[in-house]
Amino acid sequence: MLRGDITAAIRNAVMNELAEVGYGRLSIEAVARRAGVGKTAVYRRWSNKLEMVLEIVSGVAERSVPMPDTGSFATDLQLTMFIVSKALQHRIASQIIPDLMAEAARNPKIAETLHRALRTHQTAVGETIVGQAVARGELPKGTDPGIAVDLMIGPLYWHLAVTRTPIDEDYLEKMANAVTAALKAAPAGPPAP
Amino acid sequence: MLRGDITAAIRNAVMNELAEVGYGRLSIEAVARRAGVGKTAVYRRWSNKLEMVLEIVSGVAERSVPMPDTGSFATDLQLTMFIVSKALQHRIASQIIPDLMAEAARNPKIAETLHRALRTHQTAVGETIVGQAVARGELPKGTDPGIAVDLMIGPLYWHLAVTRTPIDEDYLEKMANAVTAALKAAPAGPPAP
DNA sequence: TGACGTCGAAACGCAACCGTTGCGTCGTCG
DNA sequence: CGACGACGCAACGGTTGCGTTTCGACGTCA
Repeated sequence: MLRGDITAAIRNAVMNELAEVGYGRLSIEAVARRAGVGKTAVYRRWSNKLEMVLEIVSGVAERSVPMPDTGSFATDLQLTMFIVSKALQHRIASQIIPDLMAEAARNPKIAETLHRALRTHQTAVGETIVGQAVARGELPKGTDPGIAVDLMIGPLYWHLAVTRTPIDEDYLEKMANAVTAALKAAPAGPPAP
Repeated sequence: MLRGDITAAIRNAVMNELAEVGYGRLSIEAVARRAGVGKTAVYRRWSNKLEMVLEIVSGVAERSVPMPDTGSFATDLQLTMFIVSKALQHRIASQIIPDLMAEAARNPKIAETLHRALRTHQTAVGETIVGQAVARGELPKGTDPGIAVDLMIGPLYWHLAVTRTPIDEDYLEKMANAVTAALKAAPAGPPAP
């Protein structure tokens, strides 16, 4: 039962509608309209706007992120930042992600789903890379993985999702170098002048 | 004409409503209800939801940010990060800012207003601090102000507005040290092993 | 061939909000 | 005192979306 092509059309419509109008203004009527489908077909699959969005979005988010292990922290880092920057510049993702982030601030279910996706698929990558680098002796032993992740992802997210200006290879390289330098100096006190 | 206390009540209601339900679901009826005011009073002041929100929000954002000049980049930086972190942990601001950021991605007027506020009141601070530090010789001459701002604000924004876990003094100090180290090493190529 | 279940379309009653209007009250200015 | 204007309140007609229901068409399996 439940034709697969129709389910796919709805999933697709939800993602696009989400990107265009955001979660707050997303309506099931509009989704059905966009998918070329009756409302009946939607309600037969999900009972809620919330349930529908969560299921579809986390389905997409589950598509795994490659875990780099090139043998060098610098290249691991640059590769990771490259992947994240690609994701954050994706036409649909770049609209949906900040929107759901904001929505998560007031809807616990969204927060939970989003943070799980984030943790398993982004933060974990960062923590692994840092762990490998520490094991290799490239980073000091006490390196704080939390700060490391913030340093790796924060500037990218800020630049791409907030100020929304595109970045080039040069930017990525400079930033990766800066982050590497930051982490190598991390556990020390105030840097010597 | 136009009683000031009522205008203030509406402004206040808009900020709170914005924090609770977000721009997308904000309704003028709810604002008036919350302010204890007739819809008439609202429409007499602004003609649009958009116009109203923009005027009120940019009014709030205009409250200027202090420009630190302590004579040392490290303290300037830490002070700035402290201020930004306070702002991003404010109950209302922490809800409204990400919401409007997301909304800006699809509404050019919001984007314009928000980016102007951002540029004049945050980015400018960062660029000034970096400029001073370069003039003092604390940072290398070619230091890229754009990257510097991303490094200073990005991790804070990511941590506070996205992952939404609180931070302490220790975190701030570690992060400030890391950022300083990053910027001192910035214009160089791949760091020596 | 017939039974079953999904499909699109359309309509249902209900609720919320839009932006506007008319009404009667109240405070202020002249 | 009288005119004026902002105020609240309530109602307007119109739109949009909710979640449900009914209908006939179609496809699939037995």
